[in-house]
Amino acid sequence: MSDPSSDSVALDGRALGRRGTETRQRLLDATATLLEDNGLRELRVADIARAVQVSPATFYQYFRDVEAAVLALSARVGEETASLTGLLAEDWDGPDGLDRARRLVEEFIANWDQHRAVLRTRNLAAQEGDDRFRAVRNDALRPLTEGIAAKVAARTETGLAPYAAAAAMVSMLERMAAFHTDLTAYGTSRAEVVETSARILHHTATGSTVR
Amino acid sequence: MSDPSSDSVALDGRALGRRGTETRQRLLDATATLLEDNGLRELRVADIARAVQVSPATFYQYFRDVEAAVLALSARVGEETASLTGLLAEDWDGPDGLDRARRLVEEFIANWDQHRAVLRTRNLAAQEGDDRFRAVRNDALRPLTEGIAAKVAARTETGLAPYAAAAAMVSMLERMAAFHTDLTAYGTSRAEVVETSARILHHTATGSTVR
DNA sequence: TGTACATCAGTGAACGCGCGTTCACTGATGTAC
DNA sequence: TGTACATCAGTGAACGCGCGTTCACTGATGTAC
Repeated sequence: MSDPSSDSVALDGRALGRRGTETRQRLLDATATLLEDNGLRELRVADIARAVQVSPATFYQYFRDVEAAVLALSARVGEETASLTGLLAEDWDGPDGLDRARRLVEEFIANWDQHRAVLRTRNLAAQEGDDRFRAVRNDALRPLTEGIAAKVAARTETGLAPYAAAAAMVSMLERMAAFHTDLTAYGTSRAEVVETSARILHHTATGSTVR
Repeated sequence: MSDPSSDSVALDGRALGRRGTETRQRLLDATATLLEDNGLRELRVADIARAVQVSPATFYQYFRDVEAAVLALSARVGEETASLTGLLAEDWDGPDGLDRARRLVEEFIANWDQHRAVLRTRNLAAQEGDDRFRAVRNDALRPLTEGIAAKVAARTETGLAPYAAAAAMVSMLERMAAFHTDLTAYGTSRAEVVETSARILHHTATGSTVR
């Protein structure tokens, strides 16, 4: 019943007070910043502690190791992603459908832009087979995937497996979000990326084509 | 003019003979294997040398550091990926179009399955902004992207930017390839993943829908 | 075929460094009465 | 309002470890004649 990743208990069992919660938070923030600059490979407990001007020993009161801190960050960011789902509850078949798809794409990419380093690290760890990171990623993307899958399922005779199609769309979004800056180097504007992704997503979800 | 990543010259300028070429190869193979097992974070020069039963000093005759070895691996694998392009030279509008798209998807995923660790590491490094890895990734995916873009460009009045659409499709493929094992855990078979991706790709590239 | 020389190939051993981790401890905070 | 006690919070200092990296060196291979 006790959640080891809970925010309210230190690793040695103490309850966290105001001060402790703040310190934990500062450690997480520093972890995120260092992750942006250097990547997981160069992320050291010693560096994080230094950045917060705290003894390395303090770090170990809150996290077992660096990965645990990154995992906590991932969970926090994941909640934001999951909250994008609102736009999927609406109807996409009507005249505003494409517009709603566009807003979803827009927000999804913005979310990535804000948490680039954490999200890419989460995905790498998940790909490497770490089950905790896999779970956090799945939790974040599940609402999106299921929302899209529901729309695909409402189409008829498509030859598409709803869940696979939804996963394909989420895959596309994730990767476009991760690499869209690369595309601008090849003469493709960000607006085009959004518009094109939105159209592919909208068509796959509804079957309709907007000229 | 001298290519620092050339396969035929050691870092100290010596030309590589038969024996040296073999040793270099064994170091690369060991790097790939260790990458599978542990990921880049735990990949040490010392481990690689140990695996090949060679002094750490030997490693430094061929590679400046671990990343250089992974980069060389990435370049090797990238050539394989680029060679998938044959299927794009053919016509996709005819009755065999969907089948050709399917084969492309199939081979792309198979390629990933074979070189999972290297490809994911390459992509991470590229995302982290390492230009050498970015170049290697772009070189590998460019033929694919351009082939698809050409097909999209042949469509009319789609609202799709050809290059962006092609990038979206390649994005989808890469991510599906990276995570398809996750999907089977949710009741989606590999065949469905291939079929669905192929259909989305085929439709985006040609505009036609196959029932 | 043999020998000498050039250069390719690989290593032993050492150095320093900085990190991970722990422990017994001190200081800060909060609250019961 | 004040005091005593519980527990929250943070640290200094130390340890060992294993890695990265280098250098001067020995041994292996190949080839010119």
